[in-house]
Amino acid sequence: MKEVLPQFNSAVSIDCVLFGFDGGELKILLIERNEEPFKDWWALPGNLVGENESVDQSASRILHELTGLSDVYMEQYYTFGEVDRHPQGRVITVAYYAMLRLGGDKALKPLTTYAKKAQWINVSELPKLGFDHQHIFDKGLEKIKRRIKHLPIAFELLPEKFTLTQVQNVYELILGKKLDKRNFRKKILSFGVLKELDEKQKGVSFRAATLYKFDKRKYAKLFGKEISF
Amino acid sequence: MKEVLPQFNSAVSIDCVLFGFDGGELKILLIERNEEPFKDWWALPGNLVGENESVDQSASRILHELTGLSDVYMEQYYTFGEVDRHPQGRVITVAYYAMLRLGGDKALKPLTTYAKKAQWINVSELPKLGFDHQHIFDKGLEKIKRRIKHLPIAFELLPEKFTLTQVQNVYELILGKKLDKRNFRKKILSFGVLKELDEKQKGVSFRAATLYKFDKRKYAKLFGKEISF
DNA sequence: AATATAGTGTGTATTTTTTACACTAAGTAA
DNA sequence: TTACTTAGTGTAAAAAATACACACTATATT
Repeated sequence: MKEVLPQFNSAVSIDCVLFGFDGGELKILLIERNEEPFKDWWALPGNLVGENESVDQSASRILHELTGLSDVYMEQYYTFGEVDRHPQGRVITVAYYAMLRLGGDKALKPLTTYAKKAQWINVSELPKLGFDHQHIFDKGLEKIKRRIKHLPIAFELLPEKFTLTQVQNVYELILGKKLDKRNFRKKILSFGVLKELDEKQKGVSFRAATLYKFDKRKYAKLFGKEISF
Repeated sequence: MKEVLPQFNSAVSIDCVLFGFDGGELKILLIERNEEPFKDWWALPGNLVGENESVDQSASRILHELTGLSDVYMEQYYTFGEVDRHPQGRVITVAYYAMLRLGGDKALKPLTTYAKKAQWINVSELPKLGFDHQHIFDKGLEKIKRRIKHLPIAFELLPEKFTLTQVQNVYELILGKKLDKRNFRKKILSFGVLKELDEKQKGVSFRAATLYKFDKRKYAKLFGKEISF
């Protein structure tokens, strides 16, 4: 590493708001801390930025360490730089969010070396969080609300094959309001990025819905034009 | 200041993209550096975050030092954290933008202690910039393009009293395209945040246009509903 | 005084998008 | 066979976006 400028020393960290969806509720990943400060409190997963990694790389590394996942759509959304946000010193934190499908093929394997445990917790039942993490979470939720209206990030939360009702559920959970079924379907299909499969839902005790796939190639072409919900 | 965490030291800086408008072209404030690295190069104004100031406070302080202005709508938009972005060490920079009316009442007085000079330069004629500042600028311009479609930040660039044509000019400059005069007026007036004054433009050698004012109180009420251009 | 000039200010018809709204079809379970 | 539960579908009305052209007015010029 190159010389550090002498004028100022501080730590930079990453905090991650990992949204997950298992078909039911919207959840986020929290850890229960095992060290002071905020020992035994719940907090967002995060860590210090390493000397030889960019903040983006650092975010990916931390996500990987916590979940075993790579190649996840992850996005920086704000940097929190209040002087007193960390009781042990000046720590400026760069916040990222990511969206993950839960309970799918590969189960998440959090390596909880810096925490007692890591757990997916319903967004509607958040415990009290350490540091300024409630604030960081709030901003993250705000961000994805705005984002989901314009970008198809909802599909990151869904399994590879999904029903239109599931897509609508995700939108309703994130936006926090009911949407009209017919209008929703009309609109989401009109973007032409969903591919209808020749396959139906299985294991349900009622009429099985048609499955769809998100077509990344078509979406890439459409990029530039913004989606709007 | 509290103890710095021992694990990691780095510097955090602020870089500002200050957009200015004087009725003609869209400009940004650049400094000509007087020190290595990038001595004699143009760069964005910026500085290190102080030990006892938040990043937001730091951004305001730097803006004030450079322009003499306070109470400017300034917004953090991205944090650039590539390992090699500063040749002298690890410096992570938090980027802010602000929008300023130029040539108005109080002239800008840049204190150029850390630069040979500071100068407003047309966005269409940018010189080569030091560090990764071209990249930071590009992202900033992208950001305000998206932002101006939903929030009335354009009025920050205009004098207190302005004509509708001036508003349209700002939109056209930032969005980089021509807009239809009748449709633009219809739309911008429909938000109900402009107040028509009993006053006309002066000193022009043609028909004088009606002056308008931006009504912050009405805008505050409207907040929540998003504007869209 | 007449004329040229340059920007101001205005309306309508068409298309597109958004919204509101309710029933039948299909499959499962008893 | 019936009851139950979710899937799946269309249309009309309202609102918003777009395309488009000319007369008005104040000044400057001759």
